[in-house]
Amino acid sequence: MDLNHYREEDKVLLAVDCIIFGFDKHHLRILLIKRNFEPESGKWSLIGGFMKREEDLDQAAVRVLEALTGLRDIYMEQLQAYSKVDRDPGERTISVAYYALIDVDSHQFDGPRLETAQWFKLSEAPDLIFDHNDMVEKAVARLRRRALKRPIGFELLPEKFTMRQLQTLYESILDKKLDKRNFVNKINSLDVLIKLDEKDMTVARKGAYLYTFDKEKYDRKVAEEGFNFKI
Amino acid sequence: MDLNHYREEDKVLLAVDCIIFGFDKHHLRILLIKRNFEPESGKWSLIGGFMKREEDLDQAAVRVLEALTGLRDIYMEQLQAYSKVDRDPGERTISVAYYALIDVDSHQFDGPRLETAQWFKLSEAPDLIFDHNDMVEKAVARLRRRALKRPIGFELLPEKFTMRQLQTLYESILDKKLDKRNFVNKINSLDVLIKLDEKDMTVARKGAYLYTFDKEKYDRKVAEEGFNFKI
DNA sequence: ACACATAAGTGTTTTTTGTACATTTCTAAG
DNA sequence: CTTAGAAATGTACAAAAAACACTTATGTGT
Repeated sequence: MDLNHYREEDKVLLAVDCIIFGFDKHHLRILLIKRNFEPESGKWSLIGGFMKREEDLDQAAVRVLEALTGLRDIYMEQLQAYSKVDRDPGERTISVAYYALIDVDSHQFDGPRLETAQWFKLSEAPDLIFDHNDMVEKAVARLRRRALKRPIGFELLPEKFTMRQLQTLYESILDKKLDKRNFVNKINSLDVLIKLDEKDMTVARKGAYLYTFDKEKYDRKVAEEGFNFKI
Repeated sequence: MDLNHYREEDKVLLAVDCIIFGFDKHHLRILLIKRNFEPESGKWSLIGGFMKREEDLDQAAVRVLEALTGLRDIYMEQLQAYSKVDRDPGERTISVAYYALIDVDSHQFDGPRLETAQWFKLSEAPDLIFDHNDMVEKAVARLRRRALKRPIGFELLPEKFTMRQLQTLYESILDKKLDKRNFVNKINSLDVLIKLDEKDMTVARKGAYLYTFDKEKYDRKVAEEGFNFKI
């Protein structure tokens, strides 16, 4: 913030682009949309839109996501701004990337452009327009760092889940195999899961116990500033 | 990026604000400037200015910093965008925060507004305008996280420095005392410093060995993805 | 009804990393 | 030549991470 007068001629368009990560019990996925307008019509892109004068960027991200997919009450977090002069061939546009984590199966699309939005496995995602590939790469790095600091899963898993699913989630995020016993020991030592009496009988003859997050305990621990989740 | 037409009415002013951290061999400091224009004239603020149409945000940050302080060739990194609707009472402005690390003693100010820029101890910094306090808080958190991941010091220390100075730097960043022997052991185990034959005789009768970073080794190690600098 | 296939569930040992801690060395100054 | 003051240095203990393999439960198929 400086310069003695606020000049009209240097105003620019501000957009938000959302990297929506999803987990479907097997794979980490990303939500993309096929553009049906120029420029770059027909190509895949992140979900995005322009910020309006009367809202801030966080609000714009929430609004845009709901408008295009029907997804609501999704927690989103800002990544960073992308501002290369020629990033959008249509007009000078600065875009601020947001990312979010959701459980694929418990969120239904019903946005107006539903037919064009699609979940891709992260490893099989198509090439994206503009600098969206960079945004995704950055978001993946952030997700990875974050997964090592806190037990994610609140957002990416359904209410009830098996230990195996949580491990698979971590394996997809970190893109490496983890040892089952060490993983379970680590998770249990964190003491933020509740083991239910219920079993998921679809995954094995024996069945697998279901767990939920103990949100209260979790919040208390985060507040007490003690979480290190190195796996 | 969406919507079928790029609308004129939703353009906004884009600013950059720079959190410049400095180290003067004793304290971690932050560079602030006294505003001499409205709004909020006379109050302290971060160094900032507007992005121009023909540059990107990174370039704007570099330009603004040099224009106001004469500081050049400073590596800066984007933090995030601040976009509250009423954050700047003058006009709707979105600001993107940048932060940088420099060695206070080896950088001279000679910008046109030199007289108004001033280094503050981080702990004694005055209240800042707008949302600049938030920006600083966020930048400190980032600096702290970063210090735990990589040996900073390249940027915050002079070419040659003593082990004690490096430790003091870490102590100011992390805001806690560290054990001298453990610190030295840790640093040495990283194997990225070169111990010179030279001593700094000003710090003790005995003198203290000077070190430099072995940038090549450092870069190689970072590339090989192996650094964890928990202290 | 019994054997089989399949994934779940579970502990211990070894290795690595972090932490706590005290004495000796060097040299300029008096 | 004594002294003051910061630099330099290593070891033992504790905690955390990593490596590692067998048993259990139950639905399915014969």
